[in-house]
Amino acid sequence: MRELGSSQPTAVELEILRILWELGPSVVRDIHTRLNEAKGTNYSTTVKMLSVMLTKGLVKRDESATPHVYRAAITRDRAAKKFLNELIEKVYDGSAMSLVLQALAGSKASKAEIEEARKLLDELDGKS
Amino acid sequence: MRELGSSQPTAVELEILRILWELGPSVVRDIHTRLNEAKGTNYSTTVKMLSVMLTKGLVKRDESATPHVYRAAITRDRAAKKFLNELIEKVYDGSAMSLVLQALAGSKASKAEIEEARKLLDELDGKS
DNA sequence: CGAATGTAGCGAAACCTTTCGCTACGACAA
DNA sequence: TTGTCGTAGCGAAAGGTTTCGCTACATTCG
Repeated sequence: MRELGSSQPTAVELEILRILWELGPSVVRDIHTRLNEAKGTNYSTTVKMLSVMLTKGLVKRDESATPHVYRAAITRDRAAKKFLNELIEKVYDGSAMSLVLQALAGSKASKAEIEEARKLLDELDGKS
Repeated sequence: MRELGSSQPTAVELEILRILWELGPSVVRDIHTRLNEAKGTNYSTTVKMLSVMLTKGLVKRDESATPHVYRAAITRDRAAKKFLNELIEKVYDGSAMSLVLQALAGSKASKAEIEEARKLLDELDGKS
């Protein structure tokens, strides 16, 4: 028995979560439209995936409405945070600050983000 | 057909990569000893996983030696970088500097790492 | 009211990952 | 040489994910 809410989203599951994060609470039809654009899969598949994800606790749904409305059970930020921590944990057993920053080095970052980052480093510095 | 070298390591595969990163080039017996400690699986399983990973290009092996010597086909740093970029790409479609730093905020970071991070930010700042 | 259309659900096929049993082979000791 | 032991490999079972066909039910339209 897998611990509730602890299951890692698989590839398609993550794709669906992304759609939900983008669109907000949605009906299957809308989710499917997006998924289909990307993968060309069947409506049934989308319904099934959502039902699987519901079982796993990755999404929630409002059955009072017809058609049912689905929403992600976890926010984008929380998910990213969780994935990242797992990544660091699994690949490095912990601290990997420099590597992560290296990875970010190639990415676009706004002045504001960089400023925010500096503040965060100052805080970290104080604590260590 | 999956593009060569592009396959994501699965759970067990990542576990094996970690062992290889830690031990360096190793014979199956040593890899198995570690894997077995963590999971209690059979020697055959370890051999098979390595052979699968060889096919996928995740590990390389020296067959001239007996027993064969396996090594990771990608460095820990490169792997982490790749995973992280994929993570950002998949969850955010791009820049997520602040979120990533938030996630790091809880982690242990040495003075040296923080210093390194500052330098990197300075570079980024210059470019933007 | 039907007929047509959209939605929900189930079970099973197809596919991938992980596991192992069995077999074969090479090295080494008796 | 023959038996024992460690290594390599194969095929198939077991388990998980992803796909879909088929069926049933609800809603809307004529």
